[in-house]
Amino acid sequence: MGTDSTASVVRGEPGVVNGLVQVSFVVQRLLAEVGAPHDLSVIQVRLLGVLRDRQPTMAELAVLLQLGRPGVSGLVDRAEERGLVTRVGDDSDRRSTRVHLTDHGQQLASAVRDEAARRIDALTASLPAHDRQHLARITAHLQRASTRQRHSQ
Amino acid sequence: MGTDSTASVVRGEPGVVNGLVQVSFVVQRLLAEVGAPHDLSVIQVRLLGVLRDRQPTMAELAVLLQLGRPGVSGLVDRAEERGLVTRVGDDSDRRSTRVHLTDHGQQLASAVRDEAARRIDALTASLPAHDRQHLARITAHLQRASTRQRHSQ
DNA sequence: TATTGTTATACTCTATAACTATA
DNA sequence: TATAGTTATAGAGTATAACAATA
Repeated sequence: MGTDSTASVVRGEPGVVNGLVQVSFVVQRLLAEVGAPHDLSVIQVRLLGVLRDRQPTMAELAVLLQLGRPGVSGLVDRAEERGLVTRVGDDSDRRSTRVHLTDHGQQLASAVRDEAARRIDALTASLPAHDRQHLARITAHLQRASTRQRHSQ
Repeated sequence: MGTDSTASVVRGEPGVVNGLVQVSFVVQRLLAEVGAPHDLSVIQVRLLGVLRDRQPTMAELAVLLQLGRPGVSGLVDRAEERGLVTRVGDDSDRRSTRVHLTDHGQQLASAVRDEAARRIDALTASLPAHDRQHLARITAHLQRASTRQRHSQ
């Protein structure tokens, strides 16, 4: 098929492409399943994860979550209605609003993070320790490559 | 922090957990960026990918895409309105409808797939060939582990 | 003027329940 | 009765444009 002749010019290791795509769907589904019992979508799980060690402004959240600002407003609205986060005015710039986890939000964020870690560890449990270490190095490399591409385009 | 004491009991290699989660977001964003110029969401990209070598019924699509049947109806509706797919009645069971790519859909599916492959190859280009092969094997292993867990729970 | 955040609007995605047609 | 698919409904997520308040 015409596709393969094109692809063969471009591709290094075909298994890597399909592998990374399929694994990304596996991990996303896992995150959805971890969030679901708590009525959290993947993006809400991600919000809680980001807020565990930061109190960003709405604009910073938009960058961190790769979301438009209206999207962040709605996301934080719904989390605030559930008592997971609070909006705190920034004194140094009165246009800005910082988002904090509440105590309840902290607890939920930790529970979800621990459960996700358990599930992913279960996925990698049958890998030899050597492969897990290798995978940790490779994923770190891919993240750096992604950041580099984003900054250079 | 209390979280770490819990985690240390459970975890093998912490870098793997964060690495897989972050890389899944990188790949999903990449798929969104590849689809966007063609007005395709990630789930629509996935639909085209699934249909490249299959003509499944709506029910089979629901399983393949991990979506409810009403979700599949809407998804196929929108793809059909754009002329990417067609619904074909199944003669052997007249309740069933099979979904086919149109010629235009085939072309778009191939273009999107090639572009995604290029982008992912760019991400892995700076890995030694040895690491890419290793990654291909590990991702295949993770997919099998995921399928196994799904079937045994 | 530029930036922060919100509101308004519209569309896609996703889930549940109710319905029709076929088996 | 059970299954395949659709429609109805509702809510969440995401994008663009217009707006208010602050810088």
